[in-house]
Amino acid sequence: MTLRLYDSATTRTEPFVPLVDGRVGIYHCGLTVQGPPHLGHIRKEVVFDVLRRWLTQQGYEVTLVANVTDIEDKILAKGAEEGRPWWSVAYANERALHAAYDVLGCLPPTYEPRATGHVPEILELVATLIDRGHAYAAPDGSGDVYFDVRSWADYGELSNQKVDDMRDAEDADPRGKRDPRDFALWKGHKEGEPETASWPSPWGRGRPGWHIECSAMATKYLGTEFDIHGGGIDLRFPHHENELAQARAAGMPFARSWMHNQLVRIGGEKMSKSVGNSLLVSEVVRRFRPIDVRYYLVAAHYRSVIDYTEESLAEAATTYQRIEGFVRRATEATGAATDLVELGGGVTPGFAAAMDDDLAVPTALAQIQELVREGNKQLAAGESERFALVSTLASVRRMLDVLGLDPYAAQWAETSEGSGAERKALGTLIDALLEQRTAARAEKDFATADRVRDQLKAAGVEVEDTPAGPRWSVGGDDVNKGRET
RNA sequence: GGUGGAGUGGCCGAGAGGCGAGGCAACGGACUGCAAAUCCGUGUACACGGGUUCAAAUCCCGUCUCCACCUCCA
Repeated sequence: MTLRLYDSATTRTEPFVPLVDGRVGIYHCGLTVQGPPHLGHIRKEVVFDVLRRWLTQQGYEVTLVANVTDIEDKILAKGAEEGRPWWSVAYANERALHAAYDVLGCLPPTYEPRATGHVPEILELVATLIDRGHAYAAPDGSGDVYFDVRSWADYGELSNQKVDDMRDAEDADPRGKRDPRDFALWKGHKEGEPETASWPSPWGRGRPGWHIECSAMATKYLGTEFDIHGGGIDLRFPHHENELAQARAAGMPFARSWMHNQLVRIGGEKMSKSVGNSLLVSEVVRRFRPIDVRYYLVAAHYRSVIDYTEESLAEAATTYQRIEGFVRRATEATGAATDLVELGGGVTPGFAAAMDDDLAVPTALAQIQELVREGNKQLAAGESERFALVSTLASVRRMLDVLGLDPYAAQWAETSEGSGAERKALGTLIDALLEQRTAARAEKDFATADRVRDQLKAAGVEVEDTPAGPRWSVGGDDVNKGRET
């Protein structure tokens, strides 16, 4: 069984063959830190987190590089608008991005280079492009340097477009350009822009263009040729097209395959800062448990649009809680280890086949669901099936872990359970109430028993009676779902 | 104008020539003091119109609708 991935450059699903056996280099566009991340941004992180986890699970050594573009027009504009330094805007949003990674259980990238930290590499690349005749300094004295689109015959290879078919950019400033499609590699410093947003260069003080930093940083950390380049589908053109053109025109083979995730839509439109319909990660996780949000983002195939509604997120949460409920009950019933390494277990062949088929997570989840049903039967069967149950549990958890959805994984503990001391105090109180209820039930005083259960429910504590006695849980669902915005 | 993608049951969401993925909701049943959780059962869906085929959601032709991108969006 070998992994096959859809390559958006060839628009075909192709077998994945790493450049170096056993290793994978992945670069994906992190964020242009002009604002805090919304659900759409973080979907991309989750998608590549799942890819990375699956490759790791399959024994690859993965190097994941995600950039932070921390210098760019909108960041400067925002700094000016808010009357604070542009770099504080960029940094605040970078921290918000990291918080979003953490809260949704994304493993940190292997490295996260910033554009402003790579000006020398960028300048070197610009110089190479000029030397090779694919870039030119604008003759208007602006200090801008442009990529010469007409000089690179393969321009358009990634997005399958011909330069002559492209609509002329109406918003582009044509000053000094040989062709309206030429794009800036280096932007001369302009009057009124902060001095801190400029660096010396052979063409005068200035700052990097938007696409060049990715070409420079990807090849610096992953080599001139690497396995996978990813990002949101909206970056395919022009950003990735331009990255590719710059790198190849400079003599580097660059990415061997391209993966683009689909976008999150809301009300039929792309979620976007510019459209003004963004739902920030920080807002969503106040109303839904982070692990439920992650499930929602993971559950759709990465190349399918997610049309966000509160209802569909709530439904995803219910679905996940069914799986989670099995994991918790099975663990309690068997006394199995919560530590995944200790527990052992492996993914099922069906799950592996689904993941290998261009990360067919929906199919993979169906495998988990079927195993959960099997496990629930084993749970109901009692002692005779304990051995099988542990095996089922281990397998389910291993598969959930590939998706970053193992409920016992360390990162979820704090967000869903509160502090240890609080939890202990709560547990003691609940247990005391449940003892009263159990006593009442023994005397067939069901009115009292039900009153206790109703009180607990009103406090957000769900009580279930099992053959082994009452079981309670603080449903993140009930605590968080449906709370007013 | 160019490029890429989508339309599936009440809802979410896979699949890509032939046995109805999976989940949510609903209904019936089992279990329960009642619940909850769980299990069992219940569905003849693939935008529209043609065509190919023994067989089409899946292939072909046409049509409609929607989305993304076309130079600083994940």
